[in-house]
This record gives sequence, structure tokens and C-alpha cells, in this order.
Amino acid sequence: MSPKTTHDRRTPTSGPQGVAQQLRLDNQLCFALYAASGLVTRAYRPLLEPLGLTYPQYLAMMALWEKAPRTVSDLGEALGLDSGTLTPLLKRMETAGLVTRARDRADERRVQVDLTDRGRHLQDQAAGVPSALACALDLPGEEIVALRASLQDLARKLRGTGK
Amino acid sequence: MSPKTTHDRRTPTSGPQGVAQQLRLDNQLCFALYAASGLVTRAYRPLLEPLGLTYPQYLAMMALWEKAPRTVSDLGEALGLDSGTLTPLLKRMETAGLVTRARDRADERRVQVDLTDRGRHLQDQAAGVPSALACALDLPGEEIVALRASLQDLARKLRGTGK
DNA sequence: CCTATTTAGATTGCGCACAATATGATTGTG
DNA sequence: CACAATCATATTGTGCGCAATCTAAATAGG
Repeated sequence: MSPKTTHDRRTPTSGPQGVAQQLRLDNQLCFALYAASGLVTRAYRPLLEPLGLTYPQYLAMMALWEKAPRTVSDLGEALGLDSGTLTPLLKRMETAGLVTRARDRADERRVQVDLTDRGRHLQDQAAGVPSALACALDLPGEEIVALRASLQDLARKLRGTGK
Repeated sequence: MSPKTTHDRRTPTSGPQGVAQQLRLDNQLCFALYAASGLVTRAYRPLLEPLGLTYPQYLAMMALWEKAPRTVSDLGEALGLDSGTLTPLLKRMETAGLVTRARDRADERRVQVDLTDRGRHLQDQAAGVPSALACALDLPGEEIVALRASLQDLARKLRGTGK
């Protein structure tokens, strides 16, 4: 939290017309990120609908396929979501028969989320999803790697300042 | 995490360990995008709160600062949002005194959204937001440009397949 | 003209997403 | 042991975001 910031003098776009230019949607990295993220979620929808999953649920399943059982907060840390989002999401997945939720015997504050057989089995059906989407993205492999690295770099920096 | 490829198993683009490896969160460009987008929205929150705006509302204001009045669908096209999202969002902004919504006299199906004086004035107060966030991102200018270009490229490709 | 189709928004219902708050379990301290 | 502080999760309220559906206005075709 810097008290007074004077960083608006360093860009070549500052000045009388600078502000309006900076506030243009097309010039904003952040809007490009927002728009691309929404488009990707939409692109997943038809692929995930046969599996009965939404995109955030699919991400939660991926986290569980990597490691289960795990606690709600562990899952939240992996996904960058809090309990206010995860609790209802996991309840829906429990209703769908994909996961179980049970209080940890050793520490009753925790809830252990585990996969059901059906949830585990879903991984086989999801096997084709990443490549199907990669196909829709139609980006060269190097660019995917570079883009992912840039985004992870950005995320790392924001995580530092955020919390 | 060596990017070395081994034998193909079932999928055409299988990675080092096959399906399980492809379904790892960290290997997914899409999750990197999802996570980064959420982090950026969170990073904007404290900057926009003094202006009384949420992040999507801020994007809508930017679109209106570029051109106003404009119709709901025109705004929706610029932002990649539909009327189900925009109608309540614009109503909240109307309640906040930032915009007006009025049926087009010439074509009563359309609703023209325009800025109020207060809405126009807000642009001055928002002038420091992009640079403050750029500061938080802490990315070299070239990388921002490259990242934005990659995201826009990706968005263009997805827009083609989506609709 | 007069109906049929198309178009622009609004509405409804569901699912994230998060801040603020509440609840109950565990840990720390005297 | 008491009891305050902390911790993990749940709940509540607000705001996106979209599919499906509805309404009214504009346009097309006969």
C-alpha cells in the first residue's frame, strides 16, 4: 500500500489524451483476460455437459483426481476459491453422486472430500476433454506454453500482493 | 516436469504420463486463465470500491466512455455479455446515478444507454486505475503487450467456433 | 393490409464468487 | 481446569453469467 503513487508519468501514453487511451477496452490486458476466460468457459460447456459437470466442477474434479481425499480448504487453496463458493458446489457434486463429504474423525472442524467410484470413473470419460479443447483453441504448442507461463507468472505476483 | 514426450497411449496428444498428466491442474492453460482472471478481478476490487463500481460495471463504464449513447446489444457485443447479464447490471448502475436507460423513439425495441454527468465525471476519478493495476501486475511492458496479443488471438479463434 | 417471422430486451431459474458473519471444534495460556 | 483466541466450515446477502423463455416492436410475404 503505497500512500502516493506517481507511476502514471512513465508511459508513452500519458498526457491529455493518455487517460482516454488507457481506458479503452481494447488496450486493456485485464479485459482481454476477462473476455478470454469467459470464452474458454463457454467453450468447455458443450464438452462437459455430457459428463454432467460445469466448468468449476470440472476443475474441482481435476483437483480431486490428483489427490483424494482432501479437505475443503486444501481444495480451495488449489483452486483459489473459498468455502462460500466450494460448499454449495461440493454439495451439488455430492447430490450428483460424484463425491462424498464427511467430517474428519480426528479434527471435527475439517470436512474430507473424497471421490466415489462414479467420480473416479468419470476421469476416463473426461480423458478426451483437454485435447478436444486444445483443438478448439488452435494455438501452436509453443504459444500455449508461453501463454500459460505468463499467466502463472502474473498469478504468482498477484497472489503475493493480494494476501 | 520435463516436456519430453514418450510413447503415445490413447490420445493423439498424450503427455509424459498420458491422461492423468493432461488432467493435472497445473498443466492446464485453461486453469491458468481462470485463476489469473479471478485474481485480476480481486486486484481491481479495492481500486474500484472508492468509485462504487464492481469490475464488470467498470468494464461497462469504459465501453460507455468510448461511445455513448449506445444500445444494450451494442454494449453486449463489446463486452461479450448478453441481456440477461447486462439488464440487471445496467439497472444497478442506473440506480447509482451513473447511466440512463431509455427506449429508442425510432425503434421501440431498443434501449439506449447513456452516461449521466456523474457517469461522465467518473472517468476522471478512474484515470489512475489502469496504472495502479499495472503497478500491481509488475510485468515488463513487452510481456504485457505479448500476453494481451496472445489472449486476443485466442479470443478471436474461440469467437469463431462459438457462434 | 394482415398474418408470420425476426429482432431487442426483459424475466426466470440456476450456478458460481465473495464479503461478512455465525457456529462449533481445537489450541493456547494462566 | 477455565476461557480466550484461533481455525475450518457453513450461512447469508449481493452481484455476475448464461440458457430458456416471454413480450412487444419491426419487418417480410402474400
